Amino acid sequence: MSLPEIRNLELRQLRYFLAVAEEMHFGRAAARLHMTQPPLSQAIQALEAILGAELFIRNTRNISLSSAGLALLPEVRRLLLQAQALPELAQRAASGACGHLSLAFVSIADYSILPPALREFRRHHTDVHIDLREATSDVQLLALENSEIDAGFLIPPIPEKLQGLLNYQKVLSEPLILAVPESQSMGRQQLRLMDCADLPLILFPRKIAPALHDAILGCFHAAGLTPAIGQEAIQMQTIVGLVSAGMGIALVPQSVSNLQRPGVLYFDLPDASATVEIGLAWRKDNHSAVLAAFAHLFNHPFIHADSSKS
Amino acid sequence: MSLPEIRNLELRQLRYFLAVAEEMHFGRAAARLHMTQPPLSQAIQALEAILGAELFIRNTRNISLSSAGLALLPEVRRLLLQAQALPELAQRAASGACGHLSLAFVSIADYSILPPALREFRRHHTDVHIDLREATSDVQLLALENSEIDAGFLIPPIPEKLQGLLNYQKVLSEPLILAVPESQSMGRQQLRLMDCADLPLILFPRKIAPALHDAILGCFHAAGLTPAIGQEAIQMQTIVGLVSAGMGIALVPQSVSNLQRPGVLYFDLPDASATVEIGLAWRKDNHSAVLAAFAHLFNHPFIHADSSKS
DNA sequence: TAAAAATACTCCATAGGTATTTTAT
DNA sequence: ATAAAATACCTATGGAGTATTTTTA
Repeated sequence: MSLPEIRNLELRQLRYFLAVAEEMHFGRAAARLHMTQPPLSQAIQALEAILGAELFIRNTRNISLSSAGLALLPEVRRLLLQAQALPELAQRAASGACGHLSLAFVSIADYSILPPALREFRRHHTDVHIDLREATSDVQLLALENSEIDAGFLIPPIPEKLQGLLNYQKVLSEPLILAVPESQSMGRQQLRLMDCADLPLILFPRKIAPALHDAILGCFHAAGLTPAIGQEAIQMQTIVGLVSAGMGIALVPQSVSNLQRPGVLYFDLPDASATVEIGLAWRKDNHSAVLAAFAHLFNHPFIHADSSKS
Repeated sequence: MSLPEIRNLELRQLRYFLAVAEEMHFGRAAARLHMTQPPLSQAIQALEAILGAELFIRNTRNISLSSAGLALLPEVRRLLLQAQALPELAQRAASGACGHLSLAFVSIADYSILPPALREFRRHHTDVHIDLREATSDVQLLALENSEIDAGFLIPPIPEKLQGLLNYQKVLSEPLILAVPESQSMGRQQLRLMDCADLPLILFPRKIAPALHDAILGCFHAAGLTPAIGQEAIQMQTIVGLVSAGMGIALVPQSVSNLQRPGVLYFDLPDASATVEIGLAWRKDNHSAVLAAFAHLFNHPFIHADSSKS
């Protein structure tokens, strides 16, 4: 702890070395560095002591690079360039311009909010790697609890016990519309629930999406109807497919009507006001800038009816 | 030149960042760095100012990496490792343990000094890339003058006008021996010059190796003989080949007798004391550590008669 | 309220400046 | 004789220490 204390290498010394190596002259290098020659000489001497090798062959008239200096020059150049690149990298990462986002979504979102949201996000965050997976709301909540995903598009509600852990932002609320097999539509322009209450109702399983399940049944009860429960299915593709096959009717979010399928007709339900809500959920303790930027999209609506079309 | 002076990034700050990121605790990181916590906090703040981004999410209970910190961490690790490797690289380069050597040699050297010299050199300088080329002495001198090679094994003399530019170190002095076609040896155990002075003498061209040329003719003149000049040839292979073909006799360096060739017999010349010298020449202003290490070999002889065999 | 980071200040080590000497051409 | 680097010495910035305050879990 006394004298031959070996000091640490610093970038300042490497910058000085580079300047001298490029100018091949201590005086000119010092001028370029906005300093005087003596401290530059001392700094190079200190650097040589740290490295354990002479960097320059000096003879008061001119200097030249030693073998060590020659070998170090490209390394030092690389090092300084990399160091110089750090601020930009930091700023890009901080702004969410680069990084990683792990995102889950319910199948309904795939027909409405997901495509335009991703398109909009990619406009300003081209270097973000997005990891997408489809999952039901309950699976997403579990994944959020375990920090396996950054965020999820899901159907509320958020269970009481997770309210403290998660942020939730409503993204979209869609009316439910009626999907009927063409064979059952009887060529009508309008169709009300009671007109087809005798057909089986194709539903989401209650345990997967209780809110949606209850909302759908609520429509019928409000109209004084008790539908016959038919097939259950999880994915929109499957439900519409079953309707198309004449297996029954379904109440689906409006945006699903973008999925034109032969044999299926869609009807608005002017009397019923049931809607399905989709929102984005993420952990409060997830400070990812990419996530913040993504969630921020939904504070300021950016989606016009047109842009949600495929 | 007043206040918002933006300071430069330093490795010290990156070392601090790494320590805090690994300990996830300013106090423990400070202890690991053998310093106290407040200056560490300040240094990290300064680093964040330079980078233009927060590195840690602080809340007095615990800290976590921000997006920028997460993105920078691997970069900073790499940078510090590379910086740490510089001293060793410098020392290896300074000692000539790594680097590059461009070396020329006359064909005679290929039968004597070159193979054991390279073998010995490679024992301690495994990472040196050696660039070898065969060339006559005069071509080597030109190449040295133009700094096209680092060093050359050549036959002296060094021209007067290059004495100031080049260093020369004698490496080897070999007696000349007589090479005679088997058909002309008449089964003798000994053979003197006069016994075959009537056969044509195969010689190096004088302009290529004047010293060797003159030494060979000197042997004959000393014995009162005037040989008939036959074919001229530059390479040892060719000269011995011509002897083997019965085209004449030749005086060759002793080590060439390692090149056993059917139809050629070698005889010592006890009466003649002519020798050929080979030495290493290099520019005085070439400060390559690899070159210095190579030339240094020949200050302390390392070659035993045995090791020069093939 | 207690643990941890931030702030306020103080001090000294060292980066950088000025003056001069040394050295090789 | 001169150009250029090294050396000697001085100054002052800022890196690190001590004491204290702020913050939030």
